[in-house]
Amino acid sequence: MEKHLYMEIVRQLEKDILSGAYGPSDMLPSENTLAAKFGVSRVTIRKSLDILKNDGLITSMHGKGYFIKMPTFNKYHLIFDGKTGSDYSRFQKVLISWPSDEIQRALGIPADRRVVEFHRVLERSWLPVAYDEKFIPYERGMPSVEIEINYAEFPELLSSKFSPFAIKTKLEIGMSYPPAYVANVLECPADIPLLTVYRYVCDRSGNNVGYGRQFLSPDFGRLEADSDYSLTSEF
Amino acid sequence: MEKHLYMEIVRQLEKDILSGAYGPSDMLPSENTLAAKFGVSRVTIRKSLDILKNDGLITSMHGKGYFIKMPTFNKYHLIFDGKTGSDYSRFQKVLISWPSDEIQRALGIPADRRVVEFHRVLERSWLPVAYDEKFIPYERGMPSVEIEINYAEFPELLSSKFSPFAIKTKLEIGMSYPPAYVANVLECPADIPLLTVYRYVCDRSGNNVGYGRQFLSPDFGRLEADSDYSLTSEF
DNA sequence: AAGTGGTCTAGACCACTTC
DNA sequence: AAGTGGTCTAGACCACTTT
Repeated sequence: MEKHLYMEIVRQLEKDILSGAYGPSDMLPSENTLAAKFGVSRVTIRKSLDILKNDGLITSMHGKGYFIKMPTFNKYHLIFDGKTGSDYSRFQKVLISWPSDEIQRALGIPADRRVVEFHRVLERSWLPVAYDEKFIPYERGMPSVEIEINYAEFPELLSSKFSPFAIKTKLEIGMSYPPAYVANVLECPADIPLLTVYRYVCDRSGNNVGYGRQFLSPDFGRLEADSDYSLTSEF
Repeated sequence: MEKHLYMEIVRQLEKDILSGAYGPSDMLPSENTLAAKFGVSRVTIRKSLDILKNDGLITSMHGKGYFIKMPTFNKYHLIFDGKTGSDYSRFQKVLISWPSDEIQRALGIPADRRVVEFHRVLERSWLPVAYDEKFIPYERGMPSVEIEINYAEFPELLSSKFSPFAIKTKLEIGMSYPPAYVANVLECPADIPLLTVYRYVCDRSGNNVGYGRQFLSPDFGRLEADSDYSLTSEF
């Protein structure tokens, strides 16, 4: 037995929908009908329907009614925080350098604008599983790298400069040949491509303010993503 | 100017939060305070706060108040429908076969349980970019493959058997060496690993009822995922 | 005109937290 | 005890869709 009326109703409707009692794209009873049926106010029914709507089980159309929504199965949730799959991360080096073509494109900067590079090695059980590189445009008056080393996470690196809410990130997943120094550290041959995760950090205007590359060794394993279609398990 | 009061309030609070007016993990004014300030009922304020909560900008704690929530940047949205990155898909072959070790594990079936394989090639501008394989346990009385060929999508393949709501899918992204027939079709060398997407389809009890593998050629490009942190653009 | 969802109000009561 | 969010009600009015 649920504690709250609206949750009781959510569970009941959910059950009906999942059992297939309503065919795909069928219409549900109206708010007033449901309110009468469950003996609650219309407000409570709306709260229940809102939850089902957020969960993606139904949609509503103004003036028409509520309809069963077919799940799509093409949206996935991926967790990736730059440390995923590792239990220890060790700084390799930090340097200020001239940007390669790739970095110039990724950050949208000219060739004569220097960048700060942060290199890190991720390990799992003392085994190197990934090599992580971050690049941000260098500016005079940047906090000393010695300080940053101790904290440095990607968006956090930037949040001294940008409000963390003003930042968006994008991932790209592909394969690429590791540079020699990466192959060395990961103990992989340099002529076999590695699973590679690219991260772009943008401000809200769309300017790229940070770029990251992470080479995953075969030992890393696979990235996992779950279908975004989930039932109301909580509250 | 927004049309509705609650949206007006969402925008205002959003602006305050994004501009950094409230420090991280600061407390917002109480519902009653906000209701008085905006001159609306408490119900309306709650609706606005609910939206911000769903957007991940704030959390609420019973008896305490509403608090600013720092964005995490480790959750991403990935769109993958099995056709992503291609504009044309062509059936290669359909067959009933004995499962390999990999397939047996993935589907949780014994070696003497046959499976149906669906092979497909995805093309973009007449260039093969991916090779897609799906495996589902074979059963007597299965709809004739000739029929299925025309529709076959992955979850759709199964929805004749399971209520579409009773299905969950999981993705894994890794790399693997393509079998010879895949390398052939994709015109790739067989001794260089390819970006590979694995898909598991499970029923709600956790039993695997379908398994898929998709080999992506270098021409495919990269998979893209966006940080899950988004502002209220709609409702 | 009648039925549907969408917005909004005013007020009651409860549960939790703080002082 | 006072303040906070959480649940719930009854009823008004509006906008959209169907007949």
